[in-house]
Amino acid sequence: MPFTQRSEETRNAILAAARRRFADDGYERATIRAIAADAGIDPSMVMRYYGSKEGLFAAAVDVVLGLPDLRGLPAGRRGEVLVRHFLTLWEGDRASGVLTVLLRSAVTNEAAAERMRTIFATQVGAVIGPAADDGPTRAALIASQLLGVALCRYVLRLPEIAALDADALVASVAPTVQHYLGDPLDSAG
Amino acid sequence: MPFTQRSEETRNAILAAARRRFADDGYERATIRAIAADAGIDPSMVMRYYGSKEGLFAAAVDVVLGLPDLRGLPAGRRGEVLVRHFLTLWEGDRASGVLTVLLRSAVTNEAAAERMRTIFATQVGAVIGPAADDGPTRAALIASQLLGVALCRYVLRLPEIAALDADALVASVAPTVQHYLGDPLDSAG
DNA sequence: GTCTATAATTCGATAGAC
DNA sequence: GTCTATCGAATTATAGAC
Repeated sequence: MPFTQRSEETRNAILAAARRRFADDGYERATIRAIAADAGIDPSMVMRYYGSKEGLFAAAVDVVLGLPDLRGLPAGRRGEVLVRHFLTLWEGDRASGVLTVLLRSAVTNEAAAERMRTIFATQVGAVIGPAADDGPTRAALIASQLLGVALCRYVLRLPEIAALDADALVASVAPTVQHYLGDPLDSAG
Repeated sequence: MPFTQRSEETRNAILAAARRRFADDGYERATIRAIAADAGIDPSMVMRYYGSKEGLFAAAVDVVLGLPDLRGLPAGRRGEVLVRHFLTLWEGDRASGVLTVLLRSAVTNEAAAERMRTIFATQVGAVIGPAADDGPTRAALIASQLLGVALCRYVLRLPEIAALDADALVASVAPTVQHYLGDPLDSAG
């Protein structure tokens, strides 16, 4: 173990505070001073542990989506499962705020954008399995709808999207994802 | 006319430079100094004309979407028309960059987010016409897909979405919008 | 109407005591 | 391992000459 227990606690406190600040204020506005104050330690400790603001950011957004493998599921339910899992990830994100950090900063920070591209290319591309030539395109269309929902619901807080309960949102968006997976759709809404 | 011709030109040069900088760098990173340099004038002129950085930003994102009225169209083609118009707006945005500014800064700036909410609530809500109780929800779902596309294509530059030509993108996304408008879908892709 | 000069902050990062 | 003190740079915004 390269760190003492005390320093490990401090590192975690810094990371938690950093995610909140980066999520609430964005990369530029979030200051090391404010993060350190939230964590109850000195600003210089942040530099000591993470070297720079960029290093701290990279550590804060180091996350894996953990999407479910859809290949074992009935073809007709994959859209619903994928959307529900995605929404559950975001609903549970309030504690850490990692996803919000990532999306929010990917918009103004090229390094974060690259990380976002990689995550969705590998994660979403993988869960839909080896497909035809247009597999990557289908995965990207799914990403566009899911990211659009996350953007409207958790970042822009568009009232009509933010007010929907998770079940209703899943019911509304799942057919679209199912459609991008290759299926025609039958029900409106 | 409250402004001389010379000052009018300067104001326009400032606005054009501001939109580029805000779009490229985001609100926080875009500096008045850089904007003034791009416009070929002194930084103090920006303050003189727009009072503050926030005032300049408000002027830069003062835009109307100008979406088409769908009510006169055949019901089955509304999705396609709406998506194509939306994409055309964004493709033509390179000159001014207003839309990119708005989306990019709405993610980290609450004032811009409020403006974005208002624009989509009034514009998108209006073009789909007076509908049933779930009209606003449908409009918001459409917004989530359209904004998701704009996010992936013009901001995150997700390769599979950014590489598609406009026609292919319209063909892929129009069925989803048509679906949110109330229609079932028949074709995959 | 345009510019120079600068005030007043604030930030990331460093040096070093304990 | 934690903190004090501070440097150097960059920013918004202001005051005033021309």
